[in-house]
Amino acid sequence: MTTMKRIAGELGVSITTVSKVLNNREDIGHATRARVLAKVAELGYQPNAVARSLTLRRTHTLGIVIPDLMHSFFVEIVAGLESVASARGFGLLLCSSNEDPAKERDEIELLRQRQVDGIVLASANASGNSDLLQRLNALGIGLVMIDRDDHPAVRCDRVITDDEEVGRLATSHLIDQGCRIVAHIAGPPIVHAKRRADGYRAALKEHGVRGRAEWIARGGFKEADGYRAMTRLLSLKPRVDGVFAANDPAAIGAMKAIWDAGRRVPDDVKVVGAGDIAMGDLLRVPLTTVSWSRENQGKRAGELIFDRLGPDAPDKFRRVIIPPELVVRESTRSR
Amino acid sequence: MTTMKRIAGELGVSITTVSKVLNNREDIGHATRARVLAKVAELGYQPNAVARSLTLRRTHTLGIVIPDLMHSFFVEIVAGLESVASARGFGLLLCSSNEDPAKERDEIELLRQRQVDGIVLASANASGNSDLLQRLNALGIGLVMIDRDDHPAVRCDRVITDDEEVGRLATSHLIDQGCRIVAHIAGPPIVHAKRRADGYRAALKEHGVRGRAEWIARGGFKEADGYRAMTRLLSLKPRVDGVFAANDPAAIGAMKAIWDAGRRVPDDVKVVGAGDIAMGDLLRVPLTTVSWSRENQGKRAGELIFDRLGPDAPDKFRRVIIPPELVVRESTRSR
DNA sequence: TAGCTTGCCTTTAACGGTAAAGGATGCTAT
DNA sequence: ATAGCATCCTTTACCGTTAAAGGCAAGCTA
Repeated sequence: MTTMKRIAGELGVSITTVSKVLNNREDIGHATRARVLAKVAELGYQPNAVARSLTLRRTHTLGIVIPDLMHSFFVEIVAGLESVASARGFGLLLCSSNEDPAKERDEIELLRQRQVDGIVLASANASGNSDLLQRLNALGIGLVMIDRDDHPAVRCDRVITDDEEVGRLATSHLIDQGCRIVAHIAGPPIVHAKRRADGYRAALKEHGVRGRAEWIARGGFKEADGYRAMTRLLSLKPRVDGVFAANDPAAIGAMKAIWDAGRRVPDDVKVVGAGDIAMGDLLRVPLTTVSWSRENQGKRAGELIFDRLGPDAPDKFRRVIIPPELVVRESTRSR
Repeated sequence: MTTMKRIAGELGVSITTVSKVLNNREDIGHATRARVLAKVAELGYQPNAVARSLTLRRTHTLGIVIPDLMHSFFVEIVAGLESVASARGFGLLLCSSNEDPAKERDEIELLRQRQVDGIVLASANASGNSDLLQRLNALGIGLVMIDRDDHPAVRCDRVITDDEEVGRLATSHLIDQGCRIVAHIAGPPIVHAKRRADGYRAALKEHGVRGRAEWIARGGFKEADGYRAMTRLLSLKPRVDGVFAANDPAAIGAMKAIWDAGRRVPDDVKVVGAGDIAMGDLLRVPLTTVSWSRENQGKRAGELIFDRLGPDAPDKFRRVIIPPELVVRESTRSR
């Protein structure tokens, strides 16, 4: 291994001198500097980042904890974060919690022990770990939570999506396409899903379109949930001609239910999802959806952390809201 | 920050004593051990992994370099590696090279500077970086290459897929399903693709089925490549009734070409792909494909590294071959 | 010509931990 | 008594780097 010690030894200078050359300090003479640089090149010296981290108390590494690597959703966030981290010469420690709060805890501890400079938490987990998270602050470790608007006790930056706007965009679009009996397949009882339902109701109101309680079907985030909910909605009179499902898998389930009932998408019923799962446009009937850039979420999360690591760290914690946008496809085409 | 120094100070013992307790050494008295552990719990001490790495010369961290985070293929490898790494308390530094050899080089240097214990390279890049890779060995950094059978100069463990078997399985299946004019949409001129073509030819021979040069269409790995190649194949007489495309995107392109030509899958032409891209079964006609477990690839890669890090490291470098298997879906159903 | 600057390099200490060798104490065996 | 030994803890050194303070000679000032 080539260390600064070896370079210093071979040149007969002190280790500090070598260090100064490599850090571009001004108080090293022209000749010495050149000799050191030549030796550095000759031996192919590479600094030891571990030792560096120890003295500088900065590892130039970020950590990210996601619930599931198999879900493209989170991977895209990782990709966004990776790009900003890498651009700044930061490494990225990746942890997957497998939706398990206990493992999430372990992962956070691992990141903390490794002295990462910041942690991005893209967790879907219930709280429980807020004590841990709070301590990060005191340790000078930046924390950004993605899509978590709860944990109010944890003071940190956040990147969130505007779920109400998601519901509003989807519903308005259905109305614009001529739907008048617009139903909603609600998600599970979590904030995300509730806000989307709020947006649905708001849009109906704004457009002066009638809404009825029975047009909101309790569903879930899975395909089967969407199928069941839609099956119930299809039995209603007057006939539902537009559905906004709380997410894409549910919307896909809804479409299947519609077909199984012998009806057509979009001719008889128009369908909008949310979340834009990968390949959503390879479906039998490509699905209109409301989506937002997850890569951007990751990027913004990284930027928030870097702001906090820099010299002029903001004193307040910020909330970055990623605007959703409508992706129109076949499932809402009007004749 | 709570350090061993602080614990030692508050208890009036030496730092070494604390260290020994935490490392379960035998030469610490019962009473002292208890006092130390109590203080550790009281102050919520967590060891500083950076300092630990510096003395132990082990970071308990693996690095992985992949070409593209947006491709589920590589993400699954990452997931496999993450699971074994995490199970052993290892961290995982994730790097994406964006298919750029220069960036790949940078990423490898980053990992090396950070003193990772091992690197998994799931690269699609042309060589060029073999000098760098070779030096890793000397530094005691384990290296595993995934799906790279070239770089023969680089001595390291490898995890590879049996591409010839991929071609053989796909082609045999088409023949079993009754196809007699079996075409192949070849990939780009890289080893992978060539071996798959070899397997295609071998299977034809083994089954005594006729093959003709014009039934091998030069294509590529993208959907558009498959579309173009298939368009050409469709003009041949006698009519092609089965196609093995070098990978799934090309197969999807081929299916689109078939439909655009007014023909049906699988009734008129059966199609097999390779690689099993995520959501492959959500297609209009679910695609039969030959696939292998990428998660397993990642896992095996991790195991190879851990073997090498352990006390009884194998003296030879190993090649682990992941066997492919056929995933039968709609696109090759026979009446 | 003593004293001050300036330029250039070195010494020392520190980051937080581990390993190896070195005491001090009390007990056992002769 | 006393060497020998086990037990338990401390001292010292080191991992590879940076920061702060220190030293020294040459040149300049008064």
